[in-house]
Parts: sequence; structure tokens; C-alpha cells
Amino acid sequence: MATIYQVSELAGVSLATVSRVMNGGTRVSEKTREKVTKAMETLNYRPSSIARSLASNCSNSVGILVSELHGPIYGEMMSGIEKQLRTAGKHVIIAAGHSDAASEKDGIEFLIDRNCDALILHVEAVSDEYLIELATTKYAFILINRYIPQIADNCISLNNRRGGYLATKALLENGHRDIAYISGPLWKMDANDRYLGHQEALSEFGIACNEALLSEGNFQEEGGNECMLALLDTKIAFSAVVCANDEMAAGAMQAARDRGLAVPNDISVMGFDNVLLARYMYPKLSTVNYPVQDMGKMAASWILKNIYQASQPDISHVFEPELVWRDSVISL
Amino acid sequence: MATIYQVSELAGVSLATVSRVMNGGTRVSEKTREKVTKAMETLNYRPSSIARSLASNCSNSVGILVSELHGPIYGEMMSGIEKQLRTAGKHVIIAAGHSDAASEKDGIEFLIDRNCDALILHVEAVSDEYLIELATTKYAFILINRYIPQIADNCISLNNRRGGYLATKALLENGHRDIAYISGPLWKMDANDRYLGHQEALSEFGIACNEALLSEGNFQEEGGNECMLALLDTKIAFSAVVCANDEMAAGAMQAARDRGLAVPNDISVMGFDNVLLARYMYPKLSTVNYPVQDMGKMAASWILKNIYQASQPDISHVFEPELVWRDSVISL
DNA sequence: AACATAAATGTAAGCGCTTTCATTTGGTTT
DNA sequence: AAACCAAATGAAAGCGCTTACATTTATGTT
Repeated sequence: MATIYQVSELAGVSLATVSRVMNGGTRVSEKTREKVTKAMETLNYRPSSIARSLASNCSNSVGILVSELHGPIYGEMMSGIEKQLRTAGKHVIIAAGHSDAASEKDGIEFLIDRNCDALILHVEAVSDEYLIELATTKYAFILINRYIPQIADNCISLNNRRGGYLATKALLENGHRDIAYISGPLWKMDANDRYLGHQEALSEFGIACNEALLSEGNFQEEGGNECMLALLDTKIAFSAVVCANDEMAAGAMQAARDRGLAVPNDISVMGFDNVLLARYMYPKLSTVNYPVQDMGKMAASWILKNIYQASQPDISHVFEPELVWRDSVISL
Repeated sequence: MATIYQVSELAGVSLATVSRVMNGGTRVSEKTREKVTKAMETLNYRPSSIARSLASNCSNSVGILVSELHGPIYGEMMSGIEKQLRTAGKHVIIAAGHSDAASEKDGIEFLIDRNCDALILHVEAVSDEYLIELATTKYAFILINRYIPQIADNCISLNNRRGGYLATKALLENGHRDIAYISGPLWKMDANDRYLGHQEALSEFGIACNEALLSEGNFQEEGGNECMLALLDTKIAFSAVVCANDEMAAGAMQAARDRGLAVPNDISVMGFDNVLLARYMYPKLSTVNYPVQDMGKMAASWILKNIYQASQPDISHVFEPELVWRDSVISL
């Protein structure tokens, strides 16, 4: 591997000059720039990003922490981030937090130790206080899908509550009155907000929220399946169920069918997230759109703008969900 | 940020000693080890991994290149890799290759420049020659889902051909004789192998392979949908279709239903991959298991063993697919 | 007690860059 | 041609570590 020293030798200039032509900007005469460029080419020189980071205290890499590396939402999110960052020549280092406080902290430190210039965090378990302190005292980061008033500028979030509201309202407007709810783990902010939105819609229609019709799942297919079974077992009649994400909706649909209920004729189901797959479920899933890829891109833009001083369009901090109507809900 | 120098000062020892206690192994007396450890704690010292990498020429990070950051297969794969590597204290740097040769090369160089100690590659577009050269002259890496005889030891692959064979054979054994095939892009090795397996099963049953019943898709839901429509438009009768992956199977099922055909009664569909979702489709998808998460782990093990000299169980280089029988195929 | 030997610790030279500051160069001005 | 100034270049000091080698200290032998 050729080093900057060998390039400088071949080109007959000093290290400093080579460094200058690498880093663009600074004044170098056209003649020397050419000499150096040619030398770099003949040596097939590749600067060591490690040495660069050490000397300049900037690693050109941003750390991403997601709950899981798999799962449609995280995939879309990472995809959006990577696309944006990569075109700006920044690298991406990824770790998983597994929705567990210790593991999330671990991941964050891991990323910090790795000298990331900034972090993009999708954390669920770690406390607000921890993040506030991190933000004020130590490190640049942006939060996706979480809103903390004290550091609002570091947050990019979905209006989850409104999403929940929209989902249930759509059902209500189509004549449903007995609506069950399969939520995500309620300690998770987004799950909670979605449920709050559900309640809000209910009360707007003057309907009491029946706690027995709430079942708390784990945001996975399997959980949706189990919750639906549990709901059915209550023997309380309901004509529709809203699920806090699309995966659970898939599980719920299956459970319903396993019990001989037809979707949507016997029971309507509404999802949340509008994962790609929702379009290909049978019946096609009505759901609420969560523009997570765009949010990922926005997070990347925030970093490009605030950390790397790149010019970027204005940053939106809260995104609005939208109802997408398909075939899994019937009008009563 | 405290540096090693400050730690050594506080502890009253030399830099070298601090370095030694950090790196475990080498002989340091219990007393000094304690002094140093305490100093590190009170200063809340965190070693700079960048400086370490520069000095030791080892970055403790491995680069991963996948085609896309989203998609169930890649998600599972990254998840498997990360899990394994992380517990060994190694980092993961991820880039996307987008199934395009230029972009893949770009990604590889990107990762190399980043001083990864080794690479895990899921590349489809780049040529065998390029990889062979990379392997012999320059860099340590392991290939997932690709087999190149000359560098077999660097490959971890699925027996795709056998998978394709298994899928079609299952159909044949259940009385199907007119079987359509929705493939992935045939220039992709895995798509091609799967199709070859399909043909093999057919010929084993003495059935001529009808080219008109082959439709080439893109491994995505949408593609499966379109292919199925195209197949139906040929007006050639077939009782079953095998799809080269589960996503396309989802699309195909939908297309069939959009045309008023029931799955599996009017038409059976077989998938490939056994993505989590396959269990939750309706009807539950019969498919072929692709243990991609295990393969990811194995790739990580290979690296731990070969690059980091960690002791690891034996490495399997080729994995065998298995048929998983569910509800989307009917016996004639 | 004198010596050999091994264990613990320290010294200092890098790793491949960036960046400040000093020096040189070349063009303008008078 | 002397004087000046800006632009181009170079010298050298780091960035925070690792590590080969030298030195000191402890341990055991006879």
C-alpha cells in the first residue's frame, strides 16, 4: 500500500502539498496538482482513512443504532440513511440495540468509541434523561421515531398518535363500533402513542374504550397471532381489529382464519406502517403509512447539515401518517 | 476525552504499561494492573479505536456488502453476522451493492479503504475473475451465496440447485404435471441454479420443460405479480407454479386471485427462502428453507477463525435447503 | 553473597495522515 | 532594480496508540 510519503517523493513535493491536493480546496498551483495527481495514479494510492481520522479528528462515518437489523421497518430506514450518506461520501457503521436498555447503551458507546462523527439512533429502552444528557454534554446524534421535548431539534418522529387516530377513525366512519386493539409493547413510546390515538378516535365517537378488547403484543407476526386468539377467546364480539403494525396484522388475520373467521367479511383488520408486504397480503391490508425511508433520509440530511456543514434542504422534524385504504376492512 | 497519556500519568506508570493492561495478555504485575485500572476508571478513559487501528494495523471491524439493506433475506443475514461478530467485540461496517457491478466494486473499495480487517460479501454482479484476483492478491473476504470453484474456501453457499429440485419434485410427487416457473433474474447465479434444479426434477419425471411456462421476474413482490399475469395470459394451462423466492410467490398469489383463481385449489404455489413471512401468508406458503441467518453466522465464524485466530467450530461451506410443506400446494 | 534468569516496566520510534507556521517564489508596483 | 505582497510550498509537530528493544527489579541458585 502506497503511503502519502511515497507519493510526495515520486511527485517531488512535500507531504503537505500532497495532503493539500487530496483535500481539494487549498491553493496549489495547477502544475503541482497535476504532478501529484499523476503520482497518485501511478502508485494507485489510496489514502488511509484511519490515519486521516486520527489526524483530523473526523472519521467521516456516522453510527446507526437500530433495534434489529432485520424487519421491514429497520431495513427501509437503514436503506434511506445509507443512500443519502453514501452519496455524500460518508460511511455508515451499524449496530443493533435489541430494544434493551443495557444493550442500547452498549451499542451507543460502541459507536462512539468507533469515532463516529455523529449518531442516528432508533432506541426504545434507554431513558429520556440519558439521551438528554448525551445530547447536552457529549455527542451529536439524531433520534428517529422518538420525541423528547427538551431536545426536540434532535428528534425526527412520526405523529404516531395521529396515526392511531386515523386508523380507528376510518373504522368508525365505516360503521364499526366494536373494535379490538392489538398493540405493541406499551412501554414503547410509539406503541403507546398509537394506542392513545385509538382511544382518542373512540371517544370522539362517544364510544367507551373497553379494556378487555386490548391485547398487548410484541410487534411481530407471532404476537399478532397470539393476541388475536386471546381476543377471540374473550367471547366479546367485535367487528374489527386494529393492529399496531402490519406484521401483527398478518398474524392476526391468520389467527382469525384459523378460527374459521373470514377477513374482512367476518372481521375487518387494519394495520400500521404500510410495509411493502402489506400490499401483497391477502386480503390487501388497509393500513397507515409510516414514511420511514424518508425519515431516514431526513435524519441523514440533518447530520450532513449540522455536522458536515453541507447545504441541505430544510429539515422536517415531525412526519404525518396517512391512511391507506385497501381490502382488509369492510364497510358495515 | 482522556488519553492513554493521562492515564499513565495518574497511575504513575509508562504508556507502554497502560497499553499492556488494556490489551490483556502480557505480563503486568497485579499491583500495577490495579493502579492502572483504577486510573482508567476515574478518568473514564475510553481508548481511541482509531489510534489503535493506526498503530496496530488492525481495525477490529469487518465490512459487509449486501445487495440491499432492506429485504428479509439481507436482514436475516446481517443479523446473523452482527450477532456473531459483536459478541467477539468486532465491529461491522455495512454498505449496499445494489446488484450492480460498478456499485459493488465501489462498495468493496469503500470497505477496504475503511481498513476493514476482512469482508463479507453478498455480490451478484461482479465477475468471478475480479473476485478471484481480489482473493489471491489483496484481501481477505468470504462470499455468501456464491460458489466459485477456484476460491471455494472463501465461499459459503446454499445448494440452490438442489433447492429448486426439491421444490419442483414436491409438486411432481403430488401429481402436478403442468408446472410454471417464475424465476429471478437469470443472470444471477442463484436464480439460475434454482431454475436448473427445477428442470432437473422435471426431466427426472420425464416431463419436457416448456419454455413458455418460464417467466423471469425480479425477486420482488411486484415482479411475481407481473410474471403470474404474463403466465396466465399465455392461456397455457398449469396447475402449479414455483417461484424462485417467497416475495414473488406473494405477488403471484395475488395475481392469481385478481384473476379469480383460488390458491391452492385452482393453482398451487411454491415459494423459496422460507422467509419469516411465508408462515403468515394466506394460504401459508409451502417453500424451501434457506438458512441464511445460519450462513451469516458461519461467515462470521470463518472470519473470526481465519482472521482473528479465534477458535471456532468447523466451518461448513455449503448448506442444504429443505422443503417446508404448508398450505399453498394441493395434492392432485 | 554473588550471580544467572525471568518478569516487569520504561523508552522511543513509528503508524499515515493534517495543519500551523515559516519560508520561498514570482508577480506588481514604483 | 528595489521593495512589497500574495500565493505556493515546505518543515515539523502532533493525533493516541502499539511494540521492539533496553533497562530495571524480583526471584531463585549455588
